[in-house]
Amino acid sequence: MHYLRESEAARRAIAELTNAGHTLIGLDVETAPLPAYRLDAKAGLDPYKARIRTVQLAVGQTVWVIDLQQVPADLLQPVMALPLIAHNAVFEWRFLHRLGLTPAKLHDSLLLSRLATGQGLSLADCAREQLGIEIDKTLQRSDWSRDLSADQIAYAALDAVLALKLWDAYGPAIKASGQAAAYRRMAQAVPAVAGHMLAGIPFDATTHQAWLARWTADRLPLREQLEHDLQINPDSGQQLGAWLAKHLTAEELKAWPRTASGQLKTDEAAFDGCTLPALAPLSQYKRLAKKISTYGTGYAAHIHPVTGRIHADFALAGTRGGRFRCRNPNLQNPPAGDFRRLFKAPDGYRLVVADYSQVELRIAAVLAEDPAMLDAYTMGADLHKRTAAAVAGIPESEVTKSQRQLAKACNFGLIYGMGAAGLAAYASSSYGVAMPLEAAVKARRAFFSAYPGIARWHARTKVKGATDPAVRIRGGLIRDLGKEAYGWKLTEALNTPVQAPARKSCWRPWRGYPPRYRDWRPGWSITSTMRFCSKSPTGIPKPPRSP
DNA sequence: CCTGGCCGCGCG
DNA sequence: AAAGCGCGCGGCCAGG
Repeated sequence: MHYLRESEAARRAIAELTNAGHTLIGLDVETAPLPAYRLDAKAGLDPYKARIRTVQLAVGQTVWVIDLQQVPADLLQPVMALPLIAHNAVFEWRFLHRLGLTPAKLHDSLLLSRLATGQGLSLADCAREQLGIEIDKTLQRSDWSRDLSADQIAYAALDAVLALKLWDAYGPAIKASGQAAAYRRMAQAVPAVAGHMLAGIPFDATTHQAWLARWTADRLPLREQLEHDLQINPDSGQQLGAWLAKHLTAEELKAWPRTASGQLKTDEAAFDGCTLPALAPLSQYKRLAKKISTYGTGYAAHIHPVTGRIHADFALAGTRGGRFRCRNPNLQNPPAGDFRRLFKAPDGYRLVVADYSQVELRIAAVLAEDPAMLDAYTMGADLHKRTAAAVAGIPESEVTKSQRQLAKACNFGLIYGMGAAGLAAYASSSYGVAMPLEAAVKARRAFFSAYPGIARWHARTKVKGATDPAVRIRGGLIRDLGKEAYGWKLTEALNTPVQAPARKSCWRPWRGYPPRYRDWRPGWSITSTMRFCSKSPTGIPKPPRSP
């Protein structure tokens, strides 16, 4: 282990490393908060509030710990062309990029663990499980701004060695399971994801603040009225349930929907059709409360003090099914409509939204090889209308609007194994179409005789699941449903290979801010629910027209 | 005081 | 036998 705090020594070590022709080099960085953010406990994780203190490079058991407090970052430029591996490479990429360093070949042991075990593991967990090494992370949060102790330097060095070792620990299993191509695609996406996080989303904080003030003002009288009339906290499902139990008729109470744990349900659908006068203002209150907490104060708390933008955390294959995940905040579910106008491109630029129409249904059609569905898509027909005609037993020309709505419920639900009762409930709650159970049973039968390929696909999936709980997603990713809390379930076995490879909206990056970002040209950057996938949409029919 | 489960609800 | 799936978040509430 070599601690390098002098430029000439660092230059020599880097020259030696560059010329040695190593096939892979372990990489890790330690960061120190900028002076203004000394008191911010999480500043060290934020590339706008902290910068790199040390860079660790590992080859075999040899590690160089380069102290960037003394050594100019530019000396590392040649290293950026070498093949590197880090644990959670998105982190390293962002901090390096802020210093003008952009790794060209960066592998990620977090992604390796994600593919090998089904979930992304911390470096400590990987080290324990794969290498039998117990590591102590207490120094991670120590003060990296001052002179470094021998312990700190040793700690820093170890992580780079571990990331490197994990390549050999996980690599063979990933190859053997046929996930090598999936890994490569994910690793290639690291710069796009990291750049996207660094860039953030421009957000109109001023307008947002004004809206929030109005929502809050609107909520106040509603809340006071409800507290007075109902004598309960309207935010409490428990208290609401108790109130309902007292005020419903015996008959209503018997039929009232309940939650998994037996509580009376208090969602919008449960209120539907009930005439208690308090329920209307209650619904209105709940809608406002959701807007204020999640999309009001919640979003406001994520506006970055340095950039004025929202920098969320994205994770490749962060979900169990392999979808892209976003949190703090989740930018994949801002309310549709006006709220989205708060995401605003700078003057002279535009935000571009691209969407693949009915992508999941198209993938299901391909996987199921359903002739009627494939035919509808090849011909550019309206699939929902076609389903509506089949379910109602009428010609397409006579399909009404509400029949088409119902058909959407059939297409989106029945594909994934929804039952008749589910269909009836789904039709009314999601599409506002009332449906008795017998009608749902008939609709379900009609659906499967119109799309026999879907029926065969369900049967096939059931048979396969009996002996093999692993679901293979086109493109390589494997999801083992046997590892899920409830084990293998048909509905998930049907959903995963369809949902996982479907990718959605992409937002084009813009120039100008933050400074380093203007040099970054990834092509598309992704905000919405992108899922990990093959070179898709191979073999998937094109949508009839762009929206 | 924090953690985790449950619920309801926003999106695809 | 019957079954839509996938998320994250905020509030409440119970347990420590």
